[in-house]
Amino acid sequence: MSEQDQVDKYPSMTLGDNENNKRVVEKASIGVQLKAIRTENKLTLEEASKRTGLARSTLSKIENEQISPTFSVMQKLASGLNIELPQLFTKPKETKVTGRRDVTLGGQGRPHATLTYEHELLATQLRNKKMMPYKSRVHARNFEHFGEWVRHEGEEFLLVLEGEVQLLTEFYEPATLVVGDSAYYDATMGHLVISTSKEDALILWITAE
Amino acid sequence: MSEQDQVDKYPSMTLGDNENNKRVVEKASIGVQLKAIRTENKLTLEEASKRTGLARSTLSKIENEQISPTFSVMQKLASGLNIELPQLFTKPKETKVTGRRDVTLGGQGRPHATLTYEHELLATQLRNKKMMPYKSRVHARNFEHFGEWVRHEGEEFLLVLEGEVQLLTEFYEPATLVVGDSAYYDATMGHLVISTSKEDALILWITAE
DNA sequence: AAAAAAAGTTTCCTATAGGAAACTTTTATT
DNA sequence: AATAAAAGTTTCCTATAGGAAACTTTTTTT
Repeated sequence: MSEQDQVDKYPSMTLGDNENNKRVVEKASIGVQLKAIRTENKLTLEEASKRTGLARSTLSKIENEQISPTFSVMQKLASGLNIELPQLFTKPKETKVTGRRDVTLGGQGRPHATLTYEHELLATQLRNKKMMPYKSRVHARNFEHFGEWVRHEGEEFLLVLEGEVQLLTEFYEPATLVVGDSAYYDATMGHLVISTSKEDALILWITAE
Repeated sequence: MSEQDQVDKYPSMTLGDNENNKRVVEKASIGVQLKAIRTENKLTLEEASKRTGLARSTLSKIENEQISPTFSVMQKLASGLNIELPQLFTKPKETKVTGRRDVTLGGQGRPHATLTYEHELLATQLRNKKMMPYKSRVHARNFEHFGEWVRHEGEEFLLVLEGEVQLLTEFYEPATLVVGDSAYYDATMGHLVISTSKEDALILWITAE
């Protein structure tokens, strides 16, 4: 990897002291969490020890932050106490804000068909591109093609620029996508995008074979 | 995406109709996950070592399941590689089966933050994609990397989602791009995007090799 | 094709996690 | 309040994680 690559994708680290870095790494309180879980379940160290197969002393030390448990110990804790592993270091009330989502579909497939959206091809000056980008305006509530799967070779990525759409696919549940949402799928799997808002939707589409 | 990949990557998709489905869902393991994350981000052990503050050898041993990392090490991995901790042991692809269909919902991506850019990888659940899509927040008027060209294999497409940027390239005149504008170029040519508005800019980027 | 450089693995050693048991503190019982 | 029992902590030792450097493998350059 060249220096330039460093700059683009993985520049030298700016650990923590970067105020623009929104992702704050929480101070590690696996001990506090563990103790909370254990006491909430009214378990003594001895009982917890039996369930997890870990020594009483080990549990005590973990709870008092005297040691940092190994992953294998964390797994024993989770399975023994019947909790999900992340609960050991995640505050229970904490809700994750995911304004924008990223939906990925996987699939298998076959042949092909077409649609009557308004397509605007991008980067038309370049020939033999690896990727084919275009914008599509999807007319509101036009279900003309409902039931006709679109299929073609290659993989496809889409991002919703305006409006709200439903991504229907051959093998998966329909997914509702709003502005900022994206999807990536094997285009040989039957797929179809319809607008579910009152306004037209605008989609960026990119295909690669 | 080869047929083989299909079988490997979407075992739950085959739903019994694929006799070639030899893979049984493997259990989550930190080593495999870590290696996937590192290689997906095109980092060497040395680079990952610098970011996490962990020894190259330690990373190697973790990836090869020779040791079970302590929680404190896991935290260093997460913060150094800018991922959420559970990503280290959660298989990216989470499927839920509803009837005969199978939906894959995406997670939060793997953002990389620096003074200048914040990257959010998209469609991280799928490995061996032809395209690598990600969103980047380009911080306003931060010229930290001015003068250092970015270069890498493949072709690149970008679309401005928010703000206004300048696309600087090695062989062409600088181009000012506003919301909705896009560009397509050979990424081996030196290139660089800087924000020219007072607000941050948001860019959708897609790379294909 | 050989040499050099880079990436990855293994070795060897030190630091620390984890278990058994001794010790201390808390709670229950009289 | 004294005593006993239970719960929790600390000690001490062994097993294993983590780091520095040697070594091997892979990739790049000449």
